[in-house]
Amino acid sequence: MDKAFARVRIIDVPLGIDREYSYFIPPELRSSVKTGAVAVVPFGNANKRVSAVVVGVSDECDYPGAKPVDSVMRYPFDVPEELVQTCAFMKERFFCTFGSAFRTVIPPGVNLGTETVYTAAGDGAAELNPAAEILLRAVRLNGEAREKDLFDEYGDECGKLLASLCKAGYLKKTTRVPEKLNEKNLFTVSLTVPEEEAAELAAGGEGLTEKQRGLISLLINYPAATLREIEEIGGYSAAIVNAVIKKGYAEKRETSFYREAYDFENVPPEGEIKLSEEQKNAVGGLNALADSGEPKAALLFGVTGSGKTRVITECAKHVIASGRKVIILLPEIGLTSQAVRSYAAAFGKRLAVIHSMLSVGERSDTYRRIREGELDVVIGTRSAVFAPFDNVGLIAIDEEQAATYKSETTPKYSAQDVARFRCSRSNALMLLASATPSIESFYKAKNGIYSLFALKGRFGDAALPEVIIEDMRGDPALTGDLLIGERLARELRAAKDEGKQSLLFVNRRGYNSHISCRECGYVFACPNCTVSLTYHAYDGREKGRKRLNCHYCGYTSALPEQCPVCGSRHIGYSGFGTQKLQDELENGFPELKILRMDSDTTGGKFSHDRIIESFASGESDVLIGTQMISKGLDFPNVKLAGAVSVDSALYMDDFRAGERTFSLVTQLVGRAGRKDGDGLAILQTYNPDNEILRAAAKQDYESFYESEIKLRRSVLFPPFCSIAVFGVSSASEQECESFSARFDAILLSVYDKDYKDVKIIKFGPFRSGIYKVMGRYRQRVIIKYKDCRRAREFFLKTLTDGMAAAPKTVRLELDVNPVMI
DNA sequence: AGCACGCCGACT
DNA sequence: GTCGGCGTGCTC
Repeated sequence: MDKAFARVRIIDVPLGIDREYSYFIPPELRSSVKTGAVAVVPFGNANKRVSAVVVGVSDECDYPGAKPVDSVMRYPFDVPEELVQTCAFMKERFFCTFGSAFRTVIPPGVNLGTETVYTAAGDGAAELNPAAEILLRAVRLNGEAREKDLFDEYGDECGKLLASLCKAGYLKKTTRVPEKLNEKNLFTVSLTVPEEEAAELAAGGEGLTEKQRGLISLLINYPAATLREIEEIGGYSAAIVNAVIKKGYAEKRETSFYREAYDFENVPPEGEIKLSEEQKNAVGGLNALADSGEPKAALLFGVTGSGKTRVITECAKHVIASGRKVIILLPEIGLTSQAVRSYAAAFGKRLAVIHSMLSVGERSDTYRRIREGELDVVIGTRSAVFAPFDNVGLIAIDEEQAATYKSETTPKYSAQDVARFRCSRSNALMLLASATPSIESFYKAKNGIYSLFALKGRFGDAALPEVIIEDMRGDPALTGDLLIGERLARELRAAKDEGKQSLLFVNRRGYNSHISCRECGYVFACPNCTVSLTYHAYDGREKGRKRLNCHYCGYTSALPEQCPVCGSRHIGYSGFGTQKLQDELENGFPELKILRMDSDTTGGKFSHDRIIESFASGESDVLIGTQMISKGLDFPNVKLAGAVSVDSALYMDDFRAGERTFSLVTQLVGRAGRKDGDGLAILQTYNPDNEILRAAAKQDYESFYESEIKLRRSVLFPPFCSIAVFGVSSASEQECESFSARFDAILLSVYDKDYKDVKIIKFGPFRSGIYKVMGRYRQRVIIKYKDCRRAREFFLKTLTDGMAAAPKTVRLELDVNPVMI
C-alpha cells in the first residue's frame, strides 16, 4: 500500500523536458500521495517548488538522486486513474505536454500554478538607492511579498533590483504552490439574514456603504453567487464581500450543494415508447456490443428523423442497468435543447449537462457529483468526454462528423480520439451517430472496424420533402441584386398563405462581406487579419449599427463615407449575409414576420433557445440564419427550407468541403420533412449539375460516399493517410518567414538523421490560407503520413527541436488531422 | 522554460 | 582586478 517512491509529471514544463520524474515520499505523506493526486515537489537546480501530477507509486526507484516530495495539494476531488492515463494518451497523440492535457481534463478554477515570494532576511540597513529602499520596505511590511504583487505595484523592471537585494542578503526568493484553491470560483456567498431584512438593508441599512448595500441586493437575486460571479456581475471586490461578512449579513462557504443549470423539474417524464423494428434491432445489437466485455465501436447511421436519439437513450438505459456510466456528446448544447430535454425526460436527476456556458462553479459542482456517484449520465459538448466516471460503459457521439469535436486551442485534441481511448481502457462501447457520417467513420464501418447499424425509416412516416435545385443562371432576380429568386419568393408566400413556416439558410452573417472603392479598387480589410471586413447594418436585432466587423479578430470600425486612399465617395458593396437577406425579406415581403438567428443574435446564455422557442411557438413566419438553423431542430410547422446559395460552401479549398456541403444540405432538406408529405426544399445555385448537390437533394449518402472515397483514395487524403500541420506564427512577418525556413531545415535534418524509414509527403512551408490573423503572420508545413508510433516519434522530436530553436516571439504548433487545411 | 556554470570586455 | 554579458547543459 504505502509505497516509498512516486513517479510524477511536472505540470508547467516545456515539451522538451516533459517526462516522468521520480521522487521519494516521506513517510507522513505516503497515505496521501497516490495516482491522480497533485504533489508539490522541488525541481531544478534552484529546487523551485512546482506542482506535479502523481502518475504512479512504487517500492523502488532506479534513480539514486530522487528528492523528497514537499507536500500534497489540498484538492476538492480526486482524479480517477483512467483520466491520468488519458492525459498520457493525449500527450502522445496530440503532442501537448502532460500538464496542459491535465489542465483540460480537470474542471477549470483549480489553481495549479506556482508563485514566487520574497521574504525579508537580514535587517541591516546599509546605503541603498532609493528605489531599492522602497522595495525592501514593501517586503518588510508583512515579512514577505509575492513577486506578482510587487510587479503590479512597481512595474516589471523592479525584478533586477529584487535580484540584487537577494544577492546582498536582504531578501530571500522562494517559490511555492499557493496553498488555497482559487477561492473566487470555489466559494459561494449567501445572505445570513432573511430576504425581507436583506431588502431593508439594501434599501438603506445603517452603517453600510453604498457598495455594501449594492452587494446585498445582488445576493438577493443571486442567492449563491461565487466570488468570481459577484465580481463579474456587480463589480464588487473581495474586500466588499469580506466587509459584509464581517458585519454578519452574509457568509462564505465552499460550494457543497449543487446548482442546476437546467430546470429538470418541469420536464415531463417520457411517455410510452414504441420502437420500430429497425430501432429494436439496433438497440439489441448495440447492447450486445456494450456487454461484450471488450472495447467496441459502432456507427449508427440514420437519416434525420429516424430516431437516433431514441436508440441512444435505450442503449444508455441498458448500460446503466448493468451498473456502468454513460457519456453523451453533442456538437452544441444551445442548439439542441430539444435533445437535452428528451434525455432529461429519460434520466431525470441522474443526468447532468456540461457545456462551455456553465460557470466555473457549476462545472466543479458537476465534477464532484460524478465523483460522489450521484450521476449516471453526463451529456455535454466536447469537454464532457473527460467526465470523471470510473466505469464508463458507453460514450455516444451524436452528429459525429461535427467540426466542434476537435478543439481549436492547444491541446488540439479530438474528442472522438479521446473517447476511443477511454472506451479501450474501460471495455466500453463508442457509439457514433449521424445522418451524414464523416467519410473516415463510414469507411471504418464499411470495412468492419466499426459495427454498422442503419436506420432507414423516418419516424412517424414523415416523408422527405420535394427538393428543387434551382438554377439561378438567368433568374431575373439576378439583375436587381436580389438574393431570393422567383421560385423561392413564390414558395415563401405560398407557405405563409397556408399558415406554414419557412427556414432560410445563408452561410454568412452580416450584411455585405466585401466593401470596396469603385474608383480605385481599394478593399476595406481588417488591419489585423488578411480578410475583408463585413458590413453590419444591425446591432443584434436593432437596425442602425452601420459598422465594419472582422469575423476573425473582432475588430470593428465605423462605416467610412469615403475611400481612405483616393477620397472617392463611390463605395461598392458586394457579397451577402443574413442581415442583407433580412432587409430584402422585410422590404419585399412585408407580410412575413422575420426572425434571424446567427451568432450576432445569440450572444447570451440561453438566447439560442429563446429564438428557437419563439419560432416554434409560431410567432414568426421565416427563420433566417447560418448553419445553426440547419442542426437538430424539429419544427413540425415548417414546410419550406431554402438555401439562398449553396455555392460558396462548394468552393472552399479544403478536402472536407464536399463532406460539409453534403451534410449541411442534407440537414437543411431534412428540416422540411413532414408527415403530410408536402414539404419543399429549394437550393439556389449556379452549379445545378454538381454531384454533391444532387446526392444531397436525394439524401443519398451512399452514392455521395462512393464518389468521395474514390476521390480521397486517388489524391491521398484521410482515411487513406493522416495529416499533420506544423504552424509557425509571429507578429513580425520577417521573423515568421525566416523561422519557418529554419524550422523546415530542422525538420529535414531530424528526418535525414534518424527517421528515414518513416514515409512522409511534405508540402511547404508556405503561407496559410488566411495569411494574417489577429496581427500574427502564419506559415505552415503540411505532412501526409501513415499514423504509427515511429511517425509520432518523428513529429515529437521535430516539434521539440523546433520549439527549442524558436525565438520568443515566434509560436510553433502542431495540429494533427485538423478540421480544415 | 529557468537557472546554473563558464569564459571574455568596461567599470570601481 | 570584479561585474556581468549570454553560450551550453541539466532538471528526478
